[in-house]
Amino acid sequence: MYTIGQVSEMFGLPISTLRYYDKEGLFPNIERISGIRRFSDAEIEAIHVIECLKKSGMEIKEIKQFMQWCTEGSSTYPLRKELFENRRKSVENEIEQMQKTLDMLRFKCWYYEKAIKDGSEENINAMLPDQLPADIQALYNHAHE
Amino acid sequence: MYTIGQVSEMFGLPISTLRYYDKEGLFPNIERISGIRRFSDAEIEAIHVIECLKKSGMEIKEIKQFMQWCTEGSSTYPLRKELFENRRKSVENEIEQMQKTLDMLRFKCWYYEKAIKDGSEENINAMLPDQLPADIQALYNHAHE
DNA sequence: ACTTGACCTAAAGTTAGGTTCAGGTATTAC
DNA sequence: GTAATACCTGAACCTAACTTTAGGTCAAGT
Repeated sequence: MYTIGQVSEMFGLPISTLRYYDKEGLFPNIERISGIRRFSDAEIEAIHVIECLKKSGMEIKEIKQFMQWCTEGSSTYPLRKELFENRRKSVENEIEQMQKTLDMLRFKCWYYEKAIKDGSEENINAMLPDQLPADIQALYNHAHE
Repeated sequence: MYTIGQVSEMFGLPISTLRYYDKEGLFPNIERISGIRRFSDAEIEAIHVIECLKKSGMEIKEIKQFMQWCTEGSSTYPLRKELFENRRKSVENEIEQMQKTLDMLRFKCWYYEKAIKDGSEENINAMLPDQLPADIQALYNHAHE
């Protein structure tokens, strides 16, 4: 069992954020002793899940819905499973998008390295859009798809 | 040369967003004919870069700074190169974080699949935190690092 | 002439996800 | 007994990145 201050330390989250999450209904079963929140292992795991779902792009309201399902027993297992499967697909997709972004950044790193060597962008721009060295062309194409 | 409406179509960005970018200084050299914006190839490539830098987590103000450097000639090549190298590192890092998120999601997919089969979470919770099947344990550990 | 459609501006409004503030309680340390 | 700490609340505030609104220009078609 932990106080809000201890949990704040554990996760590096401000106390105000934890209280905000509670206010938004993300800890529906949290225990209180004379008004003071006691975070149990269930809430600790909930915070891991909250962080995960947030990074996956979910909004607080939707996360609240999930936490609600968790209090409703085994009948909501299929709903919860579906939620995680959708999130998984969404994150897999997002990682693919990030790879495109990364290829654009790698292309631009090459671009400016060469521009510095050449003293100008002229040579490079003469190679655009399809006369770049093969490996760089692949980055450029991927980024501009 | 394109009108704002054509560019909006090309990128799937609202016209209001393009005007907002212009107001924020993201197209420092855009041509206007009797008040109407003409987007040249330079602005088209700028939008590709803006999208990329936004996805990399940069703020509009910082992107404006970069666009400013682009108008200042070859003396700013090193600054621009450094910016892209920092962005590349940052995105590489972010992708690693996303892999952790993904492993949590994969773990939870397994969790609910098994909970549905078993009819309850009891069996699973008895395996936590370190008696899970090896492949699942790896996901769990990665996600809870 | 007049209506339609695509463009323009400045300024106000919106949203999510917090953060800060003002004022209060409860426990422990001296 | 009083002072420091750690907790509490509701309400106001904040920020980035847009979006909407209200009012206006201008060219082409009928």
